[in-house]
Amino acid sequence: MTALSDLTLPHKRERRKEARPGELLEAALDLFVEKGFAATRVEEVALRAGVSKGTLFLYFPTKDELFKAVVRENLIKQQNEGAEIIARFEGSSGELLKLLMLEWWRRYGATKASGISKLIMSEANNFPDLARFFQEEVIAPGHAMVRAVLQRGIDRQEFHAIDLDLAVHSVITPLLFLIMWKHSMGPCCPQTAQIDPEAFISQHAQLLVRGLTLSESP
Amino acid sequence: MTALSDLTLPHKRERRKEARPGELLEAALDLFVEKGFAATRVEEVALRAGVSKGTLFLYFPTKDELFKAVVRENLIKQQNEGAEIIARFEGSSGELLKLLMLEWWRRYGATKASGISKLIMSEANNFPDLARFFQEEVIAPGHAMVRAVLQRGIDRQEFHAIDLDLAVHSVITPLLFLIMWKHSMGPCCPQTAQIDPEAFISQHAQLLVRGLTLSESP
DNA sequence: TACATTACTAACCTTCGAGTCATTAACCAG
DNA sequence: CTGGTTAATGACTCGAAGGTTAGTAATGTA
Repeated sequence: MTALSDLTLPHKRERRKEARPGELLEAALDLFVEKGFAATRVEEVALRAGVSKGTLFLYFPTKDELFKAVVRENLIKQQNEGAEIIARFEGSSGELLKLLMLEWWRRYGATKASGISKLIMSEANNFPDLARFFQEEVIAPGHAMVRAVLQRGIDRQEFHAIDLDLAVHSVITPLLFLIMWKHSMGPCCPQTAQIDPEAFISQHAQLLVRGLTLSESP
Repeated sequence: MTALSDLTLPHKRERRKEARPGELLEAALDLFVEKGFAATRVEEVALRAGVSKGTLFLYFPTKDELFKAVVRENLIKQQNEGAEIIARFEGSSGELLKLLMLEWWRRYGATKASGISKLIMSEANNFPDLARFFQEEVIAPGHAMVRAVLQRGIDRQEFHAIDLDLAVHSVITPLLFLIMWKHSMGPCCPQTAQIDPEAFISQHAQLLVRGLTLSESP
């Protein structure tokens, strides 16, 4: 009961070892998406999760590792769902491609988590370690998935035997642009007309598939 | 001749009031493009320009004002050239649009200065003052220019009377994506195939103009 | 109630960067 | 050569943020 102890009144010190990591990851996702990696303060993350900064470092050794955990939690899990869709699908490769692109938007692009991709594009140059991590654990597998779908189309004699790497970019870049737009210019310039993402993706996929498909009866 | 004075050997203290601002702006452009706004240290800018940090603050009151000066020096000047092209041009609006897009790439997109646009897209959320400045002094006039060209096409009965705001975005977004790509994923992921910007712009402009043009003989 | 364990905290350390200012030296006028 | 003006410097302050740690309190066990 010293004079000092009077200064630390709200001592709601709870012990919830199981729940902490998840709560910290959620707070970190929010703030990373909102402010970027460099501009997010680990103490803010901790406070939003309802703990002190010291507690955060109890669960994640560095800010970098916190970020990597956020990526693993939100992106890599979701990629596996994509792989399952591909494995189960039975229809034409064109339909599969369109389905994948739209599902990708609904499950990822339209969610908060897509801010991570914007963040990486924005800060790749300043955090080469994180960029390499993202390249290896997210981009490369993602490319491989799209590539596999295209290869499927070629193997089944639905698609032209085009250059796969170029085609992968034709699929991916408009999706990435939508994300970039949504997370940078969107919030900043409300007066500019907003794009309807699903309509745009649908039309773009249509164009792509038509360009890829072997002409049966021209 | 104290012992201390030995530590400060290269005392080439030159007085060049006229040349400093330009040299500082050039150094600032380099570093802002290379590392982003937040990650660039004003002292680095000063050293690259061959002066001390104190000298930089002699010419630019804050880091923000330094950035604004860089934008004025490199973007706004160049926009005026675009306005002159429009004023002088005598051919069809479709040709004018394609010319503008290609010239925009050659004079801006392909240069170092285009990194400023990437920087703004990346850091807009963290520096609302700079984002608003950029919106008002660069984006709005740019949109107006494109809009004017499209309006010219409509007035001369070359183009459909489409929604101008949407069409402006159809013109601008691929160009912005090229810049984003060049300054973020480009340097980071050398293994991915590089896009040929001029070929891409040329083809995209072709598609756009065909979509815009009133059909004479279908 | 007494004690051991440990999740948690708050104060602390260190580094770094924007902006300031007293001092210094280059240049010019007479 | 001399003295006044001012461009330029670099050491300084102030605050912010990543990471550390000694100590505290919540919990389980007996």
